[in-house]
Amino acid sequence: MNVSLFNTMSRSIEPFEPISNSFVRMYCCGPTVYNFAHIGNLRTYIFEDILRRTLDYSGYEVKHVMNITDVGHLTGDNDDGEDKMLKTSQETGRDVYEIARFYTDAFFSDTDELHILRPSIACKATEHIDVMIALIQRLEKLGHTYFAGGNVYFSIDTFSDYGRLARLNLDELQSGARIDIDPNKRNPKDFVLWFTKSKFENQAMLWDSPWGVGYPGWHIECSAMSMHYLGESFDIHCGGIDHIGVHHTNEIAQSEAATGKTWVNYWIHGEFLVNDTGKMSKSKGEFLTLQLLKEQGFDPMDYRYFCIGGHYRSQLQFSWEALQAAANGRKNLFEKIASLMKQASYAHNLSDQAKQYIEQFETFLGNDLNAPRGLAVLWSMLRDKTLSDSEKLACAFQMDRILGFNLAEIKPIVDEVSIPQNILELVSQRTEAKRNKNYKRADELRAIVEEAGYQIKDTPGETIVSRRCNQN
RNA sequence: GGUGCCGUACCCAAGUGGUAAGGGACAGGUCUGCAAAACCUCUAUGCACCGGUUCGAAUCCGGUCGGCACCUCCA
Repeated sequence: MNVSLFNTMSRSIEPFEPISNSFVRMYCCGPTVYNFAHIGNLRTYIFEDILRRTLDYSGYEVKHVMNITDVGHLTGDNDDGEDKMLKTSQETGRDVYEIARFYTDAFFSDTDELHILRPSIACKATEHIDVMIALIQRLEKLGHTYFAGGNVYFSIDTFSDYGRLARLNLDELQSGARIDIDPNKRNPKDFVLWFTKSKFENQAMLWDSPWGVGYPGWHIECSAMSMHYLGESFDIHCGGIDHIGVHHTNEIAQSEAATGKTWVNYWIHGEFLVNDTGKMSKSKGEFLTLQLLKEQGFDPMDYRYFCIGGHYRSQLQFSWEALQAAANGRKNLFEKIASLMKQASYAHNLSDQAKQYIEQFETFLGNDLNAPRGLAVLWSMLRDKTLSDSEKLACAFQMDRILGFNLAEIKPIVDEVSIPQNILELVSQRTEAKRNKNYKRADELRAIVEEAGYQIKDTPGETIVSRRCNQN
């Protein structure tokens, strides 16, 4: 299977060719663990998971590295920003490391529930301060830095290619249009590599460095850790679309200034989840979490299905109505698979027709991860009358290696054991009434059962009771 | 102020020159004592609007209106 990906650097879809033949080195920007991930954040990790699985499926061995940003970052280069880790710490009275651990665990709990494969390496910023310092020293030796006002800055004017990823026009860019410019900077786009000044007393996260006690700047961790684990040049770097202009632009500058080599070959960015008020943002205060979706009766797979229904480079419009539509679709899919599992065995040899569906699926996914089309192929395949049930199952399981619903784990039989005894009693009374053709009584009993939240289905053989709700 | 993206049915959404994928919802049908489920069928002569290029445009070009994002930590 061939894979092509939209590379932000070239703004075009390029055939994917890793540096090493069958080995892919991929770095994904991870979470800042001062709060829960919201569903917009999670959308990006789902897209990255589809990418990861597509590469796995295509036969590549993928080394997937993700950072955990457990260092607090200021909201600006000036000293008037706020450190979010510290802020959360002060608000809750908990130790910053404890907070980081808590939200890291929460993050992986969410991603596990969404069937997002864990990275090969998840590296914490606080455990790689020495690697960051070494990189800053390297930049310093090469003359890319200056020291001013207590901070070490990267000088973008020493790096000729600055802004290529974002296609920044430095002459026309109005830095400081929305924020005051740090007076220590020689160029408004310069950024801090190492802070030694902080207005915060009780700054909990401080490390010794050649420039004094302090903490690293925002961008250095990704450069330092990615090169530490993946080498000075690697294949893929992904993240949210918001990172193009600043974070990734600065990462490229400091990485390539240090090594003199192309750092990353493919830049892949995921678009935002938006709702009627615009993008979801932690700083806006209120935001939706996976936990909240679950409390509303949704299954994590409903959200995965919802995300897969849209292309990763398009904004996705969230609404409860849209999520409910996805939940219905996902439930129908799972029930379809469950019924196939009940009747069919797993086919090992696929017919030509079945193979065609697989090929279509692979073509779509290989073409810049067109997962919505992949999902459409899955549905067409399931509704194709010329395929046997066992072939359908085999096809679905194969596609699921990328879609990641874990279809093989669906339980073929609805949870009859969890139906309370009194409900089962009512159902058997109704069956008895039906046998006596007392339909009035039977309908009354059904109404009672439905009132209690259960659903009755009469099949030719037996009467099936199941929970009546929008979750599986 | 600068830059980029988008506007497709009731909802979500795919589709970048060859005659509108898919899912959900709705409606009809088969089945059923009736339901439910399942299965089948149906839903945009039209893709924000106006003009242009072309044999042919949702797709390319120009303009208008509307929405979103980035330029501040944020996926």
